[in-house]
Amino acid sequence: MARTTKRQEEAPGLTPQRQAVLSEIRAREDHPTAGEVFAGALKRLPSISFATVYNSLRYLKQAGLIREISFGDGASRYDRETDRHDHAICTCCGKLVDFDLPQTGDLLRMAARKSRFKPESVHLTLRGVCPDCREETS
Amino acid sequence: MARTTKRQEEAPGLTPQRQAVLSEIRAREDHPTAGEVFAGALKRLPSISFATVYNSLRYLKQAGLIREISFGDGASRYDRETDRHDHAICTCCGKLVDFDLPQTGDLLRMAARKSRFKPESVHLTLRGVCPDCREETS
DNA sequence: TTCACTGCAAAACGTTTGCAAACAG
DNA sequence: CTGTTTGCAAACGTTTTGCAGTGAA
Repeated sequence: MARTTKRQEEAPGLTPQRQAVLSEIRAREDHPTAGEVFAGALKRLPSISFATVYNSLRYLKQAGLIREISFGDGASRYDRETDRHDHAICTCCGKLVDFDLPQTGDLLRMAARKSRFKPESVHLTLRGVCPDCREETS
Repeated sequence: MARTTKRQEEAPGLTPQRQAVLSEIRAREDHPTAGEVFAGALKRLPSISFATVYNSLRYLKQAGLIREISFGDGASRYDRETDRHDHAICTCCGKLVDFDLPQTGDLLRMAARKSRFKPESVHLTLRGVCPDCREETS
């Protein structure tokens, strides 16, 4: 296992493997699947295994360092942005981009009233055509 | 138009198997997984197979008769309600309920402006605690 | 006949788990 | 030492697919 001579852990349990997974996700602007994270993490830590990537993703997720999103296309995706935000999905090319809608407090309250749930969070998903695809088909 | 002797098909391609799947979904108030739909369809048509249920679900979905939803807990769920609506998920028991938020036209426009997508639809997901769970822990 | 659909089993995915070995404290 | 994490492979649950057989037009 890697030498931990220095103080390379910013949080308890943040092992080199988990670090590699986290770095990979933070280095990307997109929302990679677990497989893509694995491919990237391999370059950072050639000895890392697939199972460890999955374990790390689970750890990082529950530690609040990354976020998991799944929009029903098979594999889950991972998001470096952990603050509340919304997603837009291109129905043409599948691209997934972040955006943030203001006034979500109002939304939360309205949704809670309609559903009678005690609200915790709201998430909005927009389906549409991204600028790139719109340009192509214009 | 001539009276058809056996008018058992309301749409072209709506075979008994697909009918059974559709009936099962329409008979339920919840949002069953494919496995649950299969279990229910079996009672209606004991000879139906798992693969046919999946094929039927795909067919019905693209025919616009049902809707598929997936909120990242493993299996997809199927919704008899095809009109635009939103979902609330209980973080305690996993229950999934429908509700409809008004003024989604405004939301759509705002989300489109923020994301620069050509909008098609918006969907809102609320996470929180359902009335039943709230009562239990009160 | 032609064509679409079924049913079965097997494959294909994405993900998790059992376990022994390696490590950290 | 004890508890945690790794890596591997095998298992798992969900979904799709290949293909022969069936049934309707």
